[in-house]
Amino acid sequence: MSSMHDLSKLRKDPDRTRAEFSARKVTFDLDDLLDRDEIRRTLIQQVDTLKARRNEAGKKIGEMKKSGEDADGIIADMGKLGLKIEGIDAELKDLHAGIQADLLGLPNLPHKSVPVGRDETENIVARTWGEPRDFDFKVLDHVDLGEALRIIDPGRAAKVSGARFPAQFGAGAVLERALAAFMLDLARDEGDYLEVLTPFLVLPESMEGSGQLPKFAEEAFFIEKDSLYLIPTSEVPLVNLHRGEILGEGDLPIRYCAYTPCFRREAGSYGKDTRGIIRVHQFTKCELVWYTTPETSYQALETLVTDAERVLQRLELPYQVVSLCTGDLGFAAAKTYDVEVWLPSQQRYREISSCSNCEDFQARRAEIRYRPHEGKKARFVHTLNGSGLAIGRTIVALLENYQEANGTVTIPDALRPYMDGLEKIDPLKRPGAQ
RNA sequence: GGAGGGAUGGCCGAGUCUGGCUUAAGGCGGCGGUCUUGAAAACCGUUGACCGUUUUACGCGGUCCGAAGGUUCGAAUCCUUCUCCCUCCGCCA
Repeated sequence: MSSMHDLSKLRKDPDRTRAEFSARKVTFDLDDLLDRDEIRRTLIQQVDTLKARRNEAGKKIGEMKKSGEDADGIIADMGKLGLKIEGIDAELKDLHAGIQADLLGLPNLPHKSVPVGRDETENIVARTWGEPRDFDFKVLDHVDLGEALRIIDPGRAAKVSGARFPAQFGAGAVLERALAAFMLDLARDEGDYLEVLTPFLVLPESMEGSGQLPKFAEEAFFIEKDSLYLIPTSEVPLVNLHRGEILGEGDLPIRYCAYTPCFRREAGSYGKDTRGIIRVHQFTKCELVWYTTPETSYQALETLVTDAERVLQRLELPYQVVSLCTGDLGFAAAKTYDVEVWLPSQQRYREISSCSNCEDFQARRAEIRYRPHEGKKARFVHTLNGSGLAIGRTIVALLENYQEANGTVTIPDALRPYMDGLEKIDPLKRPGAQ
């Protein structure tokens, strides 16, 4: 059984381990953990010795029985030995389960290149692209625009499903599928990603493998009757596709893209982004996932961000790329770049993609390894994921950045082939829209 | 949902009735070698994962036959529960 973290590494340099976890704002008793590991290893030595003796005796008993000798004495001895082994094994099992449970709750450690900081205010802007447009009229936000055009209808969505759900009509709905096709084509043609249709409901072990469980159970929708989770991101199925496998080095890198719905409870975000479709329980996303060797994963991360940026460049939407600081890093990530798109109504950049290198963190949990060409011992792969992009937020950005003084919205050139050549969105006539 | 069959190493597959001779046969694939101008074929050899050995080792020991329990001195093999897959029937986009 492999550990979530490499315990031998943690124990080799406890001071450094402590420092790295505290940079991530995690406090836990490392000494206690290492103590229990120490006891565990001592017990393993003891019980293995006893088992060796048992195996030896087992062979002897077989031979004695075959030759008709009386083996009752040795059998009685082995009975006692068996009980002892059973006892130590039980103790070991508890110890191991406890250690694993603790390890499962610990986040990944940050890469050396990650800026040290407490929270999102200390993230570093890596680069910006494009110029926010100058408007000579008062800009509307995506909700006012969408409602005036009658393509977005939060009220009716709430009637059907409660707060924080989307309902889009006409061009508002077409935009969704146009963007999905546009992003998937781009990923395939210019990023060499293989498109995957994944399950949208997953087993608990899949959620654990990619790091959503056990810590973030509150964030996910769970179907109790069948013990299945609704995916909060397609990263979950894409990473678990190869759970428990040993891949060939020749298979790497594996690049997958998938367009899926994502479901999030948004527990604890009451009062945040309550307007419109920026933060909803259900949204869709084109997700990009890589499996790489450890040697190439940071180069892959740069490529992955570039793949996400390309979508915004083609749509001609201004954005910036920020490197998250240690305090803002997600649970599974060793390093993350967020891509943030300009929203005129808020006069600031908002997250539209998050690209992370999880190194071997998910691979350890999901036991995904590969066999290197040189030296044949299997090693853990590195996994990376990034949105390319979140589609709801792309729609928000398009509406706001491409709005005109008369309330219509221009469709960017790159998207027109996916919308039957539509050049601009005019107000939609539909029943009940007055 | 009903009835039946199955799950063994990277893959195929024997072993399960009759527990110890399994250190899981055999084949395929992979790797190394012989032969060859080179390759193929043939032949020879080799071939997993994990844990421990707080000196990372070609050594030694342990664990692993879908999962979890149980019986036993001893379980791939016997018992119980569960999961998944296959076939047929029913239902269904």
